[in-house]
Amino acid sequence: MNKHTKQREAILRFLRGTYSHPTADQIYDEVRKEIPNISKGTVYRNLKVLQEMGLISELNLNGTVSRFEVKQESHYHFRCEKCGRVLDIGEPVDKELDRRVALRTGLKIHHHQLEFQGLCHDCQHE
Amino acid sequence: MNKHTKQREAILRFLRGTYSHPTADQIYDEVRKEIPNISKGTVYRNLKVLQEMGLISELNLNGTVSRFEVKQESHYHFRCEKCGRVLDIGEPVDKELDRRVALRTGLKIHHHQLEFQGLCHDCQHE
DNA sequence: GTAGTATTAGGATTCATTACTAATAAACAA
DNA sequence: TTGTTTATTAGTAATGAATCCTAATACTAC
Repeated sequence: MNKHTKQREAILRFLRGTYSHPTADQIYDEVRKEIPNISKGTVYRNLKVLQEMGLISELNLNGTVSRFEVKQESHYHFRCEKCGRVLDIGEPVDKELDRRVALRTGLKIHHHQLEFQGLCHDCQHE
Repeated sequence: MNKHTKQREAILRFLRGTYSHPTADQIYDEVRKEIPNISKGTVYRNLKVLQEMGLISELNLNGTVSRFEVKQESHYHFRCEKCGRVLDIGEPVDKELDRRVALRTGLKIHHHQLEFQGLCHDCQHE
């Protein structure tokens, strides 16, 4: 059974209050303001536990370290090639695409992930 | 200027002869059959150089180590959740999607990557 | 051939992530 | 409240992919 600890709670609370898709390190830095002696291992372990609980999900975008967000409906992401910022994209997920490719290839397709790349609003104007 | 070395040539030749999307380690193991004392650093460096030359491209699929393939037109990939196998998918890349999302969001979209996940032919039947 | 320079092998280093362990703190029952 | 059980923690060691470093080597052009 899972126990309720202030470390786990602080990590989840931080994720629920941000849209920034932080890395484990960024979460560590943030939560340390509240619990100064929390260890990085604790952050990693709790990120794993929270995933298993279905409360958050891990994001592995092209060649970058893992990022985390609160669990949402399936959606696409955008990553700025200049500043690295990650944004959620509202475009609806194309489930039909999975069916079409499955039919054409004979593969069993469970889902797909899509990542847009380009320049965010800030990085376009400079 | 780039020099022509048997190490670089062997790496490129192997990639040109496979559809397996190998990792750096797999490339290392393979090329070592031909050049037993090649070092892993040499493999990594040449993979980088070959990318800069535009001959190969790096593949970073969800939370796995880098894989490599000969440069092709933009296309989608499939990764088997059971055996890890990676396949190219013939489905045409939807450039219109980039335009639509750019228009809707104001982001500058250069391209997108898409990865299907599921079970390959072999892993469906067991 | 000689000179100039990119490349190599091999080992050291980095960095994200995981594993390990003794100490601690939830949870729960007596 | 106290004791017991067990998940969790802090801190540190270990792993593994990828990069960096350096003296020795091998391309390439002249």
